[in-house]
Amino acid sequence: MNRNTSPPTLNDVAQLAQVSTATVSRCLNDPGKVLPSTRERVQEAIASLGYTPNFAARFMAAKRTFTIGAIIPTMENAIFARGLQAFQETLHDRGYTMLVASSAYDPKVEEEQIRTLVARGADGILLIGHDRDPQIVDYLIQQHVPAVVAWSYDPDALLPSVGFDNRAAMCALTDHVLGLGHTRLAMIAGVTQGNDRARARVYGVFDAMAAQGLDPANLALVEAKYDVAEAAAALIALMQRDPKPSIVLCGNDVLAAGALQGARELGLDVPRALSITGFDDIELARVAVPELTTVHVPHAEMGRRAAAELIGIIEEKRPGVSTKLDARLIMRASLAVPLDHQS
Amino acid sequence: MNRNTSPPTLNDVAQLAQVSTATVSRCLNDPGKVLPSTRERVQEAIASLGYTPNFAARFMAAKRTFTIGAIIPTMENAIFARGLQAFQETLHDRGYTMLVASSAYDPKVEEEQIRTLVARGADGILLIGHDRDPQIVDYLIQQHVPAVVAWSYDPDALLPSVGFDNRAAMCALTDHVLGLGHTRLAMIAGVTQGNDRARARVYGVFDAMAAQGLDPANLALVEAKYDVAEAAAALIALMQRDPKPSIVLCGNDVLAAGALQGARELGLDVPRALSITGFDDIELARVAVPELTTVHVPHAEMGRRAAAELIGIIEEKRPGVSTKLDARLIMRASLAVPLDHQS
DNA sequence: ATTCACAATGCAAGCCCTTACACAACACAT
DNA sequence: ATGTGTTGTGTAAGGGCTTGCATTGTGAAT
Repeated sequence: MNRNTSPPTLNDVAQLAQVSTATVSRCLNDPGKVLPSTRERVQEAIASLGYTPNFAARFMAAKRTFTIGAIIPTMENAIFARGLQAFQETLHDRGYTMLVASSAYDPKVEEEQIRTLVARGADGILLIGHDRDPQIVDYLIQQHVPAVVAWSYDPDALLPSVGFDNRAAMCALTDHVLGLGHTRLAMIAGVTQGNDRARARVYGVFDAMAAQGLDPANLALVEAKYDVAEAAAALIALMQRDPKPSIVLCGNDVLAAGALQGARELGLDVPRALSITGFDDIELARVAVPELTTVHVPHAEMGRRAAAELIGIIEEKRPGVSTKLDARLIMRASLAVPLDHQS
Repeated sequence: MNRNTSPPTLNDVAQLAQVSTATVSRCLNDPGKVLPSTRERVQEAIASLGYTPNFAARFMAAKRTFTIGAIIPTMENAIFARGLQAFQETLHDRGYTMLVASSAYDPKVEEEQIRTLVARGADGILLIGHDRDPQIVDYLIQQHVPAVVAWSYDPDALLPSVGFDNRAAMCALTDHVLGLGHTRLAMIAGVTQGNDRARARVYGVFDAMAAQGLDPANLALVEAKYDVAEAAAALIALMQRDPKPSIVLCGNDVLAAGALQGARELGLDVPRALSITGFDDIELARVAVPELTTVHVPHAEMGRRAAAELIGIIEEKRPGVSTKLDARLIMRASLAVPLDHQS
């Protein structure tokens, strides 16, 4: 049948359908402008040739790709999964394709990914968090590529964001913890370097302590990479301290799962002997034993809104607007009244 | 400074550096062919203009993108994460960029993603598993886009694969289970429709049973979507059956975590009253309580090898070769000798 | 009949690169 | 001095598509 070695082009279709390439193009991009009878003929030609438009050529001519890039810090765990899924679905419904890249929490890599995505003609980019070299933000602006930040809300940042207030949420959780009677607080935070969310969560704890008249300096604070084993080790280290913490607040659910594992190794009964809390409310939070008290993040909604916002900016050529979502406390079994307060 | 509204082009660079566009292009793609003095001048121009080559134009002219697409069934959990990470790292080291798309376990979506990736000029594609419409494989072949299958090994398939023998691995696990004295086996399998890995794992159980003279029809088999809650429900349903299973083999670790949750709801002591096993050995397997006995899959190596193979096919224009890796049993706490066998 | 508006289609320029080929300059061997 | 090979650079031809503008054909209004 098909003796050509190279894929069919618009031209081939045009010839087969006895129309000009312009008409074929219009059939593809704006079918309303073509007579139904013509359209039909063209579609047959397309089908019989198995024609697929060449993306690069399309991009060159139209300067649009209907592609949106998303750069997430990691694919290693589910934090971004659900949100990204929602992001992608919304994009898909609106006719866009999502391209994902992971930066492995490395700013250099992220920058490279941004440039790659821009060079590839991404119509817009989704970024996580606000912490990055201003120069790369300038680059984005100069290149007229809209970008939206998710997982972090900051109305004052250069880039519009769709997210929640990490600091306030963590403050609320801590406040609740303090209300339960805990006084010896510890925290396993995510790496705060280059991660505004991790940092905000630490400040949230400080805020709550300060508000209750406690000295934030008394928080037993350690950082751990995004890794179960490391968090387990961190917890064990934390329990050597004097005074022994009655609660360990974790920067996210993965760290909390690790902390739980550490507690198990020490033979500690959670939450009786030690309370542990997480953040994010990923599936893991309910798989953990005991189930994690955590902060629920509206992943799906965040993804959806971010997509809608990005498309809005692209299509209406308007400046972006930041949206603040709510995160709420989820009470589960890993948090309880401290031992010395039960008497 | 920069009053143009549109990004700088090769031409702009050429003019600034007082050379032809060909020379600039060569500076970018084959610097050795250009006099060092000229090269320097060009690089200055590039830097001062903030020039980024236009990807689409490049692709059109060179017909190469140094991009490789990966289509995975889901990003919702970590099964593919580690492998993908390794895949991407290897690609990166060799100068390629990875594009990821998720098919949500939907063949239609996968097909769409494949076409999108091809249209975008992916130099190669990574696919998961062999189960798909042969037509789309033909399409790939016809379009001369190399593809490699991972997570599943099948030397007879049209596409070369890098993976392990799901069936044999599950058979080995089951064989061990039977050796422990279990006789009342149940299985929560992943959805087998359109998923050769899930299917192979079921057959693996059958194989082991048959080899020991048991009738595979006695396996209490249910399928569950990739979801903790669903697996929990499945386990509860399974425990209503008569005879009550003494072990539930799960198609993967996520299902096993769900099964564990179900058992907890029933107040069953795992592994004393019921053994549960997983498959994949993702992080979750060690976070679960009790830790999961499972099959370790060489995720990272699989990713690395798949990348190397794909690049090999692309660059050496040779046919692909399938590689079989080993999966091995990991004994942890969730599997024990059955109660009625301990006396 | 003639004019006009508008719908459908065609023509061809342009998008930004890469690369085959041509050319010029030079070093070296003859 | 002539010829040969090498090296560095320039010229210009695509590559597949979109789209502004020109052209044709149609029905309605005059």
